[in-house]
Amino acid sequence: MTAEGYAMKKYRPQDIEVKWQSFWEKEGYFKVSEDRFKEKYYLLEMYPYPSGKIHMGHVRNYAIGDVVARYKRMRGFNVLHPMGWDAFGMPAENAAIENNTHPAKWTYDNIDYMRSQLKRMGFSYDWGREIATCRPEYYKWEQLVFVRMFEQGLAYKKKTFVNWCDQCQTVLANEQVVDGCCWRHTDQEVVLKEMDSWFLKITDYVKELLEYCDKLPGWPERVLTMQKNWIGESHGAILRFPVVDSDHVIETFTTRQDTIYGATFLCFAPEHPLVRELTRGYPQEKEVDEFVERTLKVDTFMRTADWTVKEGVFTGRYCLNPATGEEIPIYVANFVLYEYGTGAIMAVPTHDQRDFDFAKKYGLPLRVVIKPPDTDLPEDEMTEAYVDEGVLVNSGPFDGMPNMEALDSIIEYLEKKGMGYKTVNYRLKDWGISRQRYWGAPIPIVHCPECGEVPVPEDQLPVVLPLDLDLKEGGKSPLPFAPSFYETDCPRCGRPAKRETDTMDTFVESSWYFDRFASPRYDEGPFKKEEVGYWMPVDQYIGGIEHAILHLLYSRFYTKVLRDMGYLGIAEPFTNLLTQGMVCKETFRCREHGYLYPEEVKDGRCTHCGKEIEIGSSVKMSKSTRNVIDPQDLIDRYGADTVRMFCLFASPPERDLEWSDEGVEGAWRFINRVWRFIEENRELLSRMMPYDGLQEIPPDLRDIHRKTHQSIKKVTEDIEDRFHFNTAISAIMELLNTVNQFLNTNDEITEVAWSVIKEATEIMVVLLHPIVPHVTEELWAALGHEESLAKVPWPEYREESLAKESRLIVIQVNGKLRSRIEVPVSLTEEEIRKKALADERIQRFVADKEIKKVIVVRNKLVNVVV
RNA sequence: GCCUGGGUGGCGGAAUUGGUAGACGCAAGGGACUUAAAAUCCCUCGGUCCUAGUGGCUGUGCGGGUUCGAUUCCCGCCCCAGGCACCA
Repeated sequence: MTAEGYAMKKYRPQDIEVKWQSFWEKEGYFKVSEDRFKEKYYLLEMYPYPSGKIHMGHVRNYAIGDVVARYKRMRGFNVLHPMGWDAFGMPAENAAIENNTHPAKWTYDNIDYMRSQLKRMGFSYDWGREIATCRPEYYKWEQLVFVRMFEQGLAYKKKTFVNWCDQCQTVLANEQVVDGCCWRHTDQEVVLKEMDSWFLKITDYVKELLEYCDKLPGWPERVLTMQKNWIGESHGAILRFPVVDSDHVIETFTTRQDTIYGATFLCFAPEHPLVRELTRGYPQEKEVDEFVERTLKVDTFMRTADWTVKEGVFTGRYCLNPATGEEIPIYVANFVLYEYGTGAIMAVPTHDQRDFDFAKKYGLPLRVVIKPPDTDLPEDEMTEAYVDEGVLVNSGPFDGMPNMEALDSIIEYLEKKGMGYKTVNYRLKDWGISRQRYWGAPIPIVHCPECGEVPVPEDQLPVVLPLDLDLKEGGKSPLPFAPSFYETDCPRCGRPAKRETDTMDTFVESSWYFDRFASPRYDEGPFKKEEVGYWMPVDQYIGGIEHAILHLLYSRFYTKVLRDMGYLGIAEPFTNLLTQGMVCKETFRCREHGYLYPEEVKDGRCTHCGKEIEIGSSVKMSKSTRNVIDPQDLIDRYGADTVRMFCLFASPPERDLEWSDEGVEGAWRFINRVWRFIEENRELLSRMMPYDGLQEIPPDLRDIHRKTHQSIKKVTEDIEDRFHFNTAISAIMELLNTVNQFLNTNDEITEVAWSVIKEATEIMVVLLHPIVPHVTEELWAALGHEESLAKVPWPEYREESLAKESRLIVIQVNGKLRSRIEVPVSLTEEEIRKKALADERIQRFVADKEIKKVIVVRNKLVNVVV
């Protein structure tokens, strides 16, 4: 019992959080629709894969997003803040095998549980727009878009060498291969396999994708750099090498056409179709076949790793160097990539290190064609290739020309002779979307023996993924074994035909889900034009840096395709992008039991064997290193507000977040401090009117008032300009400290003082609301308000309230801090200079020395140079 | 090897435009309250030296430079993290 005679309420998050969550939901606060009279703001966080339960990475990502969503609402924006599920994918199949359940059941159960967890966190989503990509109502439209793309030639099938994982029994995109192994099974070496696959022609859009990298000022520079490098534009030329005793001409791509006179041999990639043709009937045929077969067994990564020995074999054939007319030998080499350029290279051993290594190994001739500026370069003394600039030699009409200038001249010369042309090459490859998996969206194509590949007509979509099938042995897809699925009639000729049994890469679903959120229930097309036109593009997208390339590049591509089909009126999906860092924690390791979960460690010892544990460095939280914290435990113990506050306070979003048990405790304590402060003074505070800044008040109260308005300014700018919630929270902590200090140091608190404190208190609660929405709603009510805090507008600071009549000036001598003086802000520079020089402590330092210079920075500092 | 970030107390971090280095929080130490503990509150808290002060020196990975003044800009180097991998 306090002096006022009522029981002080203790902060019990479990009681208040669920209460406010159901209040918001009941009132429909976060439901939105198009409103021409309000400015829209589309805030999106990357939707999760429903893996079972939410993890700290989700919590951090969504806490950041929720602050922005709630803040923008308080600022009067019409905020679209949706949530959904990236619901197709392999883990569902793996779990199905392990737990003897169906991927669909596993997925939907997980969605239900994770939705309840997200709701328990108090995130302000418009749940009425929830989507799950595994529902036919969603993938129906994806199939429709695929059909359109097929009709326009943007989706096509081709035979390719693909990365094959024996464990997944599926194809992996090149990007999904990590260290030569499957990115999901890091101990499974990926093998090359020839297979029919569906591709989307992202290369048709390569120029625009690259160009627009410079038109996305709201994206982090590093993400754009990574995308540019991934696209990999390079300017060069195609050069033609006619084969001796043959009609064939080999095309090679090079960026170094200036070195053409030094090309002394040519290399094919092992996959190149001409290899077989040119060697047929030649003595080298068998040896070449063996080499190709052997090399292709090794996957691309291993084959081309820099520590792999460069190997090759002579084909027995020769071609003509288009510049010199000389006959040069043709080789097949392991380091040449079929996927890049034309799959064949001209080799200039004197000016390319790889070619040099290869030439040395097989005793091939060297010819220097670029002379270094100050020295001669005899071929027989070279120990490495000369890759720098110089002047051309041994280059016919181009002798004496600086090599960089010759780039254009040489290609013009060869072009006239019909031996080549200038071109731009890209590293980006078409997007392979075929998956030999069950749990994905079926590719809507029918294979007819008469008509070939026929798209499923629009009125027959969706091709529903049958749920009454079970995975085959080893996790293989049941679709190719299910006549009920694949047996059909050709939509064109009506004869018996077979459905495509491949399903789509889940990156396809995530390439347009943000559009679908704008009209999630529309059933006459992928989206309703007015709705998607109102909401798109996403104003702020927030997600992990790990998606910097694939997901974001595919989404950009897909947006441009949908634009060209007339569905969208925009060129880019995400105006602003925030990439947040990872959540990290130290690892615990027992000599006997390996990595341990935090709960398996007690007093620095393993709970299984009592051995002392080793504490490893802090790395990304993951199941494999077991350094994970379950957010659910924290919610149960501290409540959602504390978890949110910790995630936001511990570090700025773009940096990695260092996990700390004590840090959570600190967030909990701060919320309790705010709670206690208001509870203890509730009686007085609730009946007091907040100070409005107009009437004259004593200086110590003016300090509190000023601090209040400084806090508004600081918190607003930190959220608005840079998402630095950690410093925003610090500012609010300082405000509370200021008020507490005042109460602790003054015995008698006047009415006016209480009204100034009331203002500070209300501002504190309002500023904290986007960060810790539940406790602030409760406190807002405790302060006597009847309307929900979620409906209160964001406060504006008063410029006049920030004004100070005096200012602290620091005085330096030779750049070293020596004294501080408080001066009225009205003082001129000259007056400040005089005051500074007159300062007693400064006098001591400059006493017998000559003053050379005095620098005055108004309202900041004086530096006396002696 | 290349590209991109980063390196600040015992720890997470702050210093936003070249102007008081270490805000705010955590941990630690001391004290108050308590029968006791928890909770809470108060004080100290980069290093070092002394005459103990509104003290001196030193200090933002290392070495230089520019500047009256550098965590911030420039050059060279070291270390850490992430991405890429013979790209012709």
